[in-house]
Amino acid sequence: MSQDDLQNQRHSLAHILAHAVQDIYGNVKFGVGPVIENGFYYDFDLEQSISEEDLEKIENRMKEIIDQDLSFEREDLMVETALDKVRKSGQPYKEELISDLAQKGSTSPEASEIGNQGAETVSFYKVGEFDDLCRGGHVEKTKQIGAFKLMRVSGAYWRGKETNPQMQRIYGIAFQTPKELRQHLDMLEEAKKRDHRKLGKELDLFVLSDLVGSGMPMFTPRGTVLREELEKYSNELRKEYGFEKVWTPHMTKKDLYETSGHWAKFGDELFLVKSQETSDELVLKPMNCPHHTQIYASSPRSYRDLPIRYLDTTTVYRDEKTGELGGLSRVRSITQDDSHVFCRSEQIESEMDNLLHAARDMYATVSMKLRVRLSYRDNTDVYLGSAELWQSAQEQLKNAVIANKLEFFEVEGEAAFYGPKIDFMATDAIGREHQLATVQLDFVQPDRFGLAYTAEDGTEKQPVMIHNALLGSTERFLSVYIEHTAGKFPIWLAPEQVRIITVNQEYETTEFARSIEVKARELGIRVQVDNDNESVGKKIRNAELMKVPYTLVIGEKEISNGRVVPRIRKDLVVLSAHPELAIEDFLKTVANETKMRVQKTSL
RNA sequence: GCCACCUUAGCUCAGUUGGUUAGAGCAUCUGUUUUGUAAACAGAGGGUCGUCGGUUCGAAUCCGACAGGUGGCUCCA
Repeated sequence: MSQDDLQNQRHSLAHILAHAVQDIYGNVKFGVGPVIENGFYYDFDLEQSISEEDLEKIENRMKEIIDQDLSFEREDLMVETALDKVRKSGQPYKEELISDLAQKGSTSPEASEIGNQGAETVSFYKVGEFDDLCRGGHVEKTKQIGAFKLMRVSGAYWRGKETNPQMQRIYGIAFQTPKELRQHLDMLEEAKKRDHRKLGKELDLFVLSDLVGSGMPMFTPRGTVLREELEKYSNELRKEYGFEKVWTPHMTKKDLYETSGHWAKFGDELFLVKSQETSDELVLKPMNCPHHTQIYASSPRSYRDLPIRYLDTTTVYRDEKTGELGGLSRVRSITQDDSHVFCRSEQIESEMDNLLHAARDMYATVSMKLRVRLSYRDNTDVYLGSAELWQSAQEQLKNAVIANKLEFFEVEGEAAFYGPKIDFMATDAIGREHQLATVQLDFVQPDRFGLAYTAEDGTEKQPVMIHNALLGSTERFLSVYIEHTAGKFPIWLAPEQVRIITVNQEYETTEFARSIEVKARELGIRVQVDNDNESVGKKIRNAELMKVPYTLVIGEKEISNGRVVPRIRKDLVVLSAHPELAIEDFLKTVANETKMRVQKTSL
């Protein structure tokens, strides 16, 4: 069976779903029912609300329809006839769709969204007693349909517009065989097990409090280690290329964003702060670039000074809609590993090369596969900056990507209005792709802030700005990374790298364990002693549950010969035999593995 | 913000059709035990069942509002 067959099956299932809903609820107004990744959905407008409990009933009705092995019959109607038909059957949404399809050269954005305008006929598909406007691509007989399952219901605005009525959307997934369906469900199950919110609690990484508010996670000591190690690495990668750390305050007058243009664009996402002492109206910063322009602008710059590279890992605040908040992936306090380069336009390529190199290193170290999307301008006139500048910048981006041997694809019309960009797509351990790092060129802010440098010939020229974040946001990166690793962090990131377990609570044992702890701390190793009055088995289990990379059990034997056989978390192991080694050597190895940011143990 | 669902001990969850003092495991604390690579034994403490209001002789259970959470609200016949 081909990919088309699967598409047709999914399409047919949407149709049958509509049929089943009609049968069960009567009086339904139908919206659209497209095929989506892994399945399909259909939007309905009906009196009573459908809840997830009703899905089984609907699913059973769908199975009954399929078991009748009905045929899909196509009927082409002239637009006028079709309009008449849907009016009679009381289907206002279908009527709207047909009108849009028929409209010629319409300037309404909605009509052009639909695409093939100016149609003279439209098609209907009939299965059993149920007849629906449909572009087609159906199976011939319902029994050709494979495995499916209705997943959930949700609200969805008619044509995605908040001002339109809200409809009820039913989602389903569909595959050729029950086995593939099973596999997909297993994948979802696995994703649930790895859910960063669940692991964040189990591994004691971050917490939320109703008193602090939603979308504002706090990090425990363990979680803070993760954040700081990642941020430190992200900064190190760029310091190699001459980036310097700067610091900017978290509040600013809103004038800064009026000048940058962000006020007009993001006004309702900004948190306002009122001064009780003065009449100042301040905002919490939602991004750092405007601040950085002011550091750049603080003194006259020569072409010899460029590129100037600023690094600023800091938290910004955005007022997201409450319904869009969740875990660490959507928050209101967002920490960015932000950087900005101010350079001459001919320096773009070498700067890009540095940043791509840094990104490649970063994602190799966290073992995620990377590919990039190059987003260019198209021929419309919404873009600011000269066409020559765009042309040259886009070429330089591409050259740098090719030089770095990155897998890439190009998309026209996806650029921001202020410049072309590169988005990095990282694939996690269960095959999901996430957009994390970005590099964006910016021709607009240098202009708005009147940034300049003196060129060789003594004239004033405008620098180009390059925005870059390697992690993207620390919170979002962590949400992805926790799920990617399922909480089994590599040695260099593990909040607790070594756990020392005592066999008993006798003085000698405790003192010996403490002495190892002290030595480990001196080497910068994150270590904990478990001296609880519990069985060794229990203490081993606790260390395993916290996914600690190395566990040492300390008893008489270790005290007498000063050697250990470390217990190593299974995913870190390459060799099957583990040698006994001197405690000093073990600690040195761990310190070195941390420094080298290795993925596996050498023990 | 909108739609659906959820909220019982620190955590994970039971709790029949509304019916007396709301349960379990883990965790915590106290004893006993001094333990050798994934859970020793015993006992104790811990909940105004998310909050507020309503219905009822009686509410964890039914209704409403609010708060917090989960899945969606981008996929265009």
